[in-house]
Amino acid sequence: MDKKRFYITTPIYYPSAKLHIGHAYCTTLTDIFARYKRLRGFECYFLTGADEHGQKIEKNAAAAGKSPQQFVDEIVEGFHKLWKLLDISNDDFIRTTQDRHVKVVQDIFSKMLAKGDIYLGKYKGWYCTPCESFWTDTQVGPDHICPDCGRPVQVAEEEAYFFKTQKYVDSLLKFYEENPKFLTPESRKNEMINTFIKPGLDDLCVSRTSFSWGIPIRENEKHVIYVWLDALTNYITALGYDSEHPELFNKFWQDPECETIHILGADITRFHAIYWPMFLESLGLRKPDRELIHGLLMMRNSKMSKSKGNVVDPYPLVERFGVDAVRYYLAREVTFGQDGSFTPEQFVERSNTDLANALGNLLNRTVSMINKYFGGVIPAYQGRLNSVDGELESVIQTSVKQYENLLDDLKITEAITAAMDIVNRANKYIDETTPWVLAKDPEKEKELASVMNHLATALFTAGMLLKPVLVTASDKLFAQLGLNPEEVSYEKVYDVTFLGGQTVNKGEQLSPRLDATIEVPFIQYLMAGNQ
RNA sequence: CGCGGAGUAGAGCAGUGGUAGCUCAUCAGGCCCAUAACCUGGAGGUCGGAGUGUUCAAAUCCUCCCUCCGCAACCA
Repeated sequence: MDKKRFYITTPIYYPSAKLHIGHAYCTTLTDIFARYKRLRGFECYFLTGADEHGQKIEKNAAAAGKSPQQFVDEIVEGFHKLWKLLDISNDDFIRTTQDRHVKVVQDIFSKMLAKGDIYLGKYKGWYCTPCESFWTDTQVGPDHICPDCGRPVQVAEEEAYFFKTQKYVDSLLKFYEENPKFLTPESRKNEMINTFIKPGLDDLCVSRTSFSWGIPIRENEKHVIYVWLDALTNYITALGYDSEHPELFNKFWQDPECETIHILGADITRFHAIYWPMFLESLGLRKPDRELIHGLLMMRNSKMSKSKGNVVDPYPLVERFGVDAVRYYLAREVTFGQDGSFTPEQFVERSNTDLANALGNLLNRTVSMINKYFGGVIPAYQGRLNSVDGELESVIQTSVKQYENLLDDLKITEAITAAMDIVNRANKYIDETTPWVLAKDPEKEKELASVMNHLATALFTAGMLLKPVLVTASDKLFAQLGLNPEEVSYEKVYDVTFLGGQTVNKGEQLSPRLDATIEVPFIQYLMAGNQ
């Protein structure tokens, strides 16, 4: 929290097919961090995008009878739609086919080549002649069969450029040591060292000649730049590195006052944790401050696959249940850093328990009582009339503090729990104070007023803490409390006395209860591949 | 010995040294402001197994074993 600016990214996703809920998970988490930082007054830049080159795109496009560009244009259109639907607040969207990226990547390649960090060598692999594809040892399996067509493969070689990893291994290890927070969870660092670095890191293949849908190498037009040198560099090309307009790059990458964070899934850890710092060092650039590695979402305890009927398309899910329910589920249900699973039952349960029963119902009953007992006007703060008032206030204050500490440390699941503690305590507070009893005794009016004021404050605070997650419900909550969502400031969470005087507006239910007997089968139907 | 993760109440999960927790389900009670919601309490776990391992103290650290899962150079 000591830096002023904040740069946060998702990986750029591969548009060979539609996005699934795993992509939505990653992007939603990133969006929540970005929104939180903005709420806290940081100048924040949030980047996502698409990694559009490669053989798979080339082949899928051909199979669809389209040009690769046409093919990715259509799929990327779907990315934009999904992010809009999920209310993702990215500041930019980079596509690796854009000029601003292509040119700079070519420059980067030239620089590394000139510096001697890239050299021309031979790539050896298993080659399937009919498919015109190279495969790795593990892809072909013990029987040496093409994973695509099932025919036998042959050992083959092609000319390729390689990045000299050995040159940077020592300084990478030193970097890990000097920056213990670079990789989260920390276990990932050990994994990188033990699995990849210790056994001896091979040089990284950074070009291919076996397909052409990629960024051509200026020095040798037969070659296109291969995956990671093309993909990882998006994080800086999007900011205008090496361009005529490097302002954003200077501000959000090179400036030590800016904290730079990559969010990524466990499956691409090594590229981000090993090669990316090496590339940056080769270019003489700063390395990112942190990389947050989240777990992968499994579907019913096995990896997503359509044949198993367990893929979830987030789009219809959001359309039916709303952006808040989906965002909340993703951020709350899966412990950050662990693999998680999506099940329809859990989704419905989480939405009902937390959003409908706890938060939505608390708002509903509070607003109803303020209407009934005080003509719709929230009574002014009355002080702490008794120990129960004091207890609620102290839960609010400690929850705010916990929430901030947790989110500053990017612990999202626990931070949400801290916010919900306020809601749960407030529900209990109603039972303890029994406002409907107080209302019958005119002498208890002040106590009743205090109860209503405290409840409104609890709701406001919880709503503010949850605002990065519940992007629409939080504003609805503020509006029901008679506040203008445009005008409420985060700083008010520290003040338990400021509410009072405004007129509540009882609106629609914040979050309706879902009927599991209807919604669970509905989600299952979606997961079976139906729309 | 490829690497890693997981095994905690009927189900799903938190919990990295200090009296076993949460959600759902279940049982009993309360309340009636509210979205059949809310509040209280009960029952239900020898925390995968083993160890005459470490420690004043272990779900948590150590050793071995069993089971499941993921990754293994373009699935976040």
